[in-house]
Amino acid sequence: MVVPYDPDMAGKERAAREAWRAIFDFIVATSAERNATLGRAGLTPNDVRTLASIAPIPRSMRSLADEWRCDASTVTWMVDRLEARGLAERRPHPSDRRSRLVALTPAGHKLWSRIERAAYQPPRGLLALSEADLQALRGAVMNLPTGSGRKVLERRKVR
Amino acid sequence: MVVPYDPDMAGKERAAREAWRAIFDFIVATSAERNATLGRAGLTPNDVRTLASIAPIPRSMRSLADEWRCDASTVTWMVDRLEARGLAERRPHPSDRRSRLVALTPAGHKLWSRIERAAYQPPRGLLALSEADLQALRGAVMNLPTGSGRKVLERRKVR
DNA sequence: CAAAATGCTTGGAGGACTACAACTATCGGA
DNA sequence: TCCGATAGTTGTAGTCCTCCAAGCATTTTG
Repeated sequence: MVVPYDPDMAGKERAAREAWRAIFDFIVATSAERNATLGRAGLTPNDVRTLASIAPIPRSMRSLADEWRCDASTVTWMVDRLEARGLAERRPHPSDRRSRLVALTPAGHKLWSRIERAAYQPPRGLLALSEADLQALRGAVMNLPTGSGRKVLERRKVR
Repeated sequence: MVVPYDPDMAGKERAAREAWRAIFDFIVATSAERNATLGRAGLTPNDVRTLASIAPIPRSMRSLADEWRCDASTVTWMVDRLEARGLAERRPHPSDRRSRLVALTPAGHKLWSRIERAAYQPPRGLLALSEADLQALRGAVMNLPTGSGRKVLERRKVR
């Protein structure tokens, strides 16, 4: 099998790498501030993650534990926090009485919509790209497997 | 003052918003896996942040506390962790004997270069963009003020 | 030089996770 | 119907931060 030589490839990979790094650094650099803002609103990062997970549609505890790959008791703890603040509530599952559906309360929906607006605010400089570029960018990132070189550190002993 | 009507603007802002959301969601969705991988290597997210901060050049404890806006004793705690694992070390400050410079050890440099390679691996789909687009994207994100609507949640009481 | 400020560490306390084991209530299949 | 799996909770324990108060060494300031 012949690997075709593409003189553009090296430069392009480099460009992709640098662009991604810029994005990543931007997000990391602003995450502390973002978390601080949310913290001032009394929300931990985990609270926000939970809100995000149940905002589109009520979810069972089990499905949350699966998504986050954590123990079921951890989900109990996290949902308890939101419930104590009146942002989420447990509802009976329509067909399985063992299960509970976790849903946002009206207050939860209201808060989440505010958070979402704030969190997804793009950096203004993104408007420097053309609309076509932006759509291409979106398409490039969406629906992708992670591909984040997840094996690189794999063989490390935990000591 | 007249605000000029730009028929493209609405669509473009929308495109920027959606592209950014796709990127953000991608990073959030992969962050758990990233943290898990690092965790298997015995590193907490804070460990990684510390490594990143001192990798380019040794830093004083004070400058780290300022950057992270945390108590000085928190920095002591975080540097202690890395030092115990042989990844960082405290060195005397050349001109101020109160101060200490925190630097990576050779083992720390080695580990950091591996982490950096893994963490900054761009999603493969990014190669769908042209090199010019990628450079424009990088330029758009770099050197920007955060602009992340940080006032939206500001007036919330912490209770 | 004495006093105030600065850099850092230590001790103590508390919050936010996080998992494991044990237990209850249901569900589902043989 | 009986029994093994499943959903969720509670209790317990341990880690990772995080700050505050106090204290030491050194530097800077009046």
